[in-house]
Amino acid sequence: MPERSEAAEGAAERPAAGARKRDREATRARLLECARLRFARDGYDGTSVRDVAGDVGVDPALVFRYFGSKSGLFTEAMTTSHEAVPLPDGPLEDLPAKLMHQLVFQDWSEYAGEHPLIAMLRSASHEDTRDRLRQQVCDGYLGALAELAQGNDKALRAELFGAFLLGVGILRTAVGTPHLTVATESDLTPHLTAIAQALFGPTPPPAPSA
Amino acid sequence: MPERSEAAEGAAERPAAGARKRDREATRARLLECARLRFARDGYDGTSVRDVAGDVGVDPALVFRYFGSKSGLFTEAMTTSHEAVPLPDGPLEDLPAKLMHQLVFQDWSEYAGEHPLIAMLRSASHEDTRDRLRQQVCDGYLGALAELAQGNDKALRAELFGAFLLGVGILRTAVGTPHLTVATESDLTPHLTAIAQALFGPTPPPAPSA
DNA sequence: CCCTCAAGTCATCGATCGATGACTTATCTG
DNA sequence: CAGATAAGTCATCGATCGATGACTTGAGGG
Repeated sequence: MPERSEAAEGAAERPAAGARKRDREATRARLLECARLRFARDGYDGTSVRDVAGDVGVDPALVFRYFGSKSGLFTEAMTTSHEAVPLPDGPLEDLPAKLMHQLVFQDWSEYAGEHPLIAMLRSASHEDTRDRLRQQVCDGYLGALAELAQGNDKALRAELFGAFLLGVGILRTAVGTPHLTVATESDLTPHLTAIAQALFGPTPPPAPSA
Repeated sequence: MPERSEAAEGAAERPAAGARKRDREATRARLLECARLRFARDGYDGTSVRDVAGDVGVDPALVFRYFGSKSGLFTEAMTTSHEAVPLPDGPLEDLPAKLMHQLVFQDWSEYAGEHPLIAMLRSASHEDTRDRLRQQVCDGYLGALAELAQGNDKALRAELFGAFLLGVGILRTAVGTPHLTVATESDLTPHLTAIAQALFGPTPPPAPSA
């Protein structure tokens, strides 16, 4: 049983055929790219420095020269990536559908086919990952979602909707539930709309204190 | 940074003060109990056989004598446990609330404070875990939830509700979202009811084909 | 052309992990 | 009490991992 797959090549392992042979920045970038894929697919514990270096075709010691430690490689691979995952813009009421689209149908092939935040859950054993996850989820997504709601518990309702999106992603990828895995976007959209309506819509559930 | 905590004692490490000193079945049971806690809290990769044996106060070699391998210990620790997690019974319409109660408020101290299915996600790197998770989720929970719905996509809607519950559990424990973590059951119940109504209720969302 | 400096490599260390087999000791029975 | 059987221990192996420091090689400038 191959606990650690070896077939992660095919992306960033060749020197672009016209560039310099020994290019520090290019090698760094290739290491980060392969590390991103490995960490997303196999998690922090399941990825070894030798794996990443092997993908790039470089000596493992070079990773420590460039990033100090495995943890440094992980941190940099995670930070340099998420600047490229902006929140969807446009009308506020389209946010749920756009978030679902981003979660499910965007091309996350650089992250083993999953949204970076979901892929990061595979590395939850790493100390900094939970903090980074919580900060990114709260500051980024939940803040925008809370603007959809009104009332005193709008933040809680935003978190509940985030929980729904997160659960969909996990059931599709980590668990592999049958119907959700093969569902298309148009299969999910009406139910998503209904849930968004139930949480943020004009007919909130009877609050127990009003 | 203690990647591996050592303070997991306090539960099953003493021989009950009146029983036999060398009791195979009792030692086996204590090993399984401590293994359950370790695997739930630290995941499969983050738990070593030496850890579990140390919790019980026994030599690591004994684990292999009893369970053959670390994977065998994991499998048995997971199977012997879930027979004790029955589906809630009673009227069908109370199922969502009861599932939420089981997920959030039941005492799962033997599983690091989380529902076993959520704790098992920490060991998703182990090969058999995903299969066992999918099977247990589908055969157990989703089947019962699907009876709540009507229409051709009732199974999909059941999975969506399961995704919601799963996401709530993960946000509460693994991510640690602020409002959801401190929410009480009565805080969550109205929103849960609203979502269950949106997915299973008498006013289904406008199906795109009818 | 060759010298230099940086990019990249090699050899290796120390720790940890799963696993094995020979050994020791406690408990039960006659 | 003595012997047998099973519960538990000890010593150790081979593999892997993160990490370090000395070494080699390639590219660019004088």
